[in-house]
Amino acid sequence: MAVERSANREPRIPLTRHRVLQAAVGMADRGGLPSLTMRSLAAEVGVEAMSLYYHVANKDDLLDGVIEVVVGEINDAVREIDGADGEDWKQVVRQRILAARQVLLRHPWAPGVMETRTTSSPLVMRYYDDLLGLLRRGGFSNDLAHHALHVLGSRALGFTQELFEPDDNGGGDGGDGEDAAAMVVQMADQFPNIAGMVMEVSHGDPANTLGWCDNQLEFEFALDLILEGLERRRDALPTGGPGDRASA
Amino acid sequence: MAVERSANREPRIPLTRHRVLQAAVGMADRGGLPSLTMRSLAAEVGVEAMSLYYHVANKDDLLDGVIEVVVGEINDAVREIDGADGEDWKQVVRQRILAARQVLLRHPWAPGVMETRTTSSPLVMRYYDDLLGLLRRGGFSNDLAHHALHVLGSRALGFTQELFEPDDNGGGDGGDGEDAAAMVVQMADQFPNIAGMVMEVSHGDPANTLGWCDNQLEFEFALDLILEGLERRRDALPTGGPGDRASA
DNA sequence: ACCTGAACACCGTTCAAGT
DNA sequence: ACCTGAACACCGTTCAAGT
Repeated sequence: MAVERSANREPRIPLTRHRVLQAAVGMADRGGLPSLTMRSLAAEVGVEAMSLYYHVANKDDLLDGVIEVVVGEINDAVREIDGADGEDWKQVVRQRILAARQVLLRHPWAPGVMETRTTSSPLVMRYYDDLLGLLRRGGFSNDLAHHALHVLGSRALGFTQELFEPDDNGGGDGGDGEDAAAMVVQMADQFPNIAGMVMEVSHGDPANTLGWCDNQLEFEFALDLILEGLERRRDALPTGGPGDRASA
Repeated sequence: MAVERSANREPRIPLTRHRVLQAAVGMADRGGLPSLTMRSLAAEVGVEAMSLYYHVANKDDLLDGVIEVVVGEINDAVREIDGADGEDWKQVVRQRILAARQVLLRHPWAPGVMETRTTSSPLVMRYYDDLLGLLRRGGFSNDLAHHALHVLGSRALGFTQELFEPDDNGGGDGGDGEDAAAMVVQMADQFPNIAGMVMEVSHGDPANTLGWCDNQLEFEFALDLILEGLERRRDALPTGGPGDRASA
């Protein structure tokens, strides 16, 4: 019987652009963005590094494609929400953005590389066009909807930069396994407001909160605040803003 | 008379960490972040690449230091505003954030590297502690002020990710020097909401607006919306929120 | 104390060449 | 059409060595 050569790497499927991108997303998910190099990706799909250049123009193109995959997932996750029977624009937008966020929590490296992309892909355009449609049907003028996109910014796609990562504290010097409360007291003279806030928000036990916040709760707090502010502005202006067709 | 050796590179000053960081900031300002390599930075200060490692632990440490310089500039720019006689917290916070933004407009590469830093420096802590103090004196509870920091996010330091860079459009394929209006019409079927918005917001002449927005105006619109939303929440809660000391 | 030369392991990428 | 080997120009970084 004929032997399948190198049975562990299944060289049957002839490697397509789509498979390259899928593998790249998987690598970044598991090993982080720095682990995604042309050479390591090639090894992952069982090929030499230079073979990738047949399916991908260069690394920039690879990253574009990888973002395309992620935004595709977002669009898929978001599409179901659009068809709901609810009429309130605020609820629909809220649900969509929270759904997008769920996707990005599976690809925590994606926001960082999204921000480096210059070319806006058709899928991103699709996402924003749909969002814009929701705002328009919700009674927003084009002018205000345009502002809304800017206010939401990256939050529209489901992510925000975290304030502090649960990684390091900027306060003390020696505290490795020490008592967190002692550290807060120690930095109370340098940063009294922060120390006081941590002490109070963490209900007197800073060990639970220091360097860590409930990101989901904070994300929703911010999102609701912004949506409420947008609604107030929509209701303030009847239809069109001032200075609409003033200049040529 | 004794000859100063290699007069163009003034090797008099023996090169300090501070000078290295200053040179690094200057390089990034002029040539962008990719131009800032250990080798090119060394050449800039008139030294071999390996000499930098005497003043800087590694490139990560260099980037930390470079951010330290930028945040130092922000703190300097912001300090003047604190001492004003105005009492309105919203005005003071607004002025501070807009001043921080002015600094970052001179270092457009800085936000990108800030987001990659994990360790929060004392200067960033200083900035947030001062901001927190302003909120507290403005009548915010610690809990709400904590939320406020999250809502503001990176905007507190004066920057937001831009929605679209004036770089590329995701719509057409062939339009290089073509009429912008024709391009909008062309993509009207794929992205009708975007096309309609661009047409209207640009007052019928999309050539002026396509791929470009007034970032200063959008930044202030978002900032004002957020500050207004925060104020409404401050006025809604008397002092402390519900569920304050419930759990152990 | 401050700087250097040579070397290492790693990138992305080109190009002519294989099947 | 799809893949490869060898090579290039560039990284950050180490280490023993110079003054």
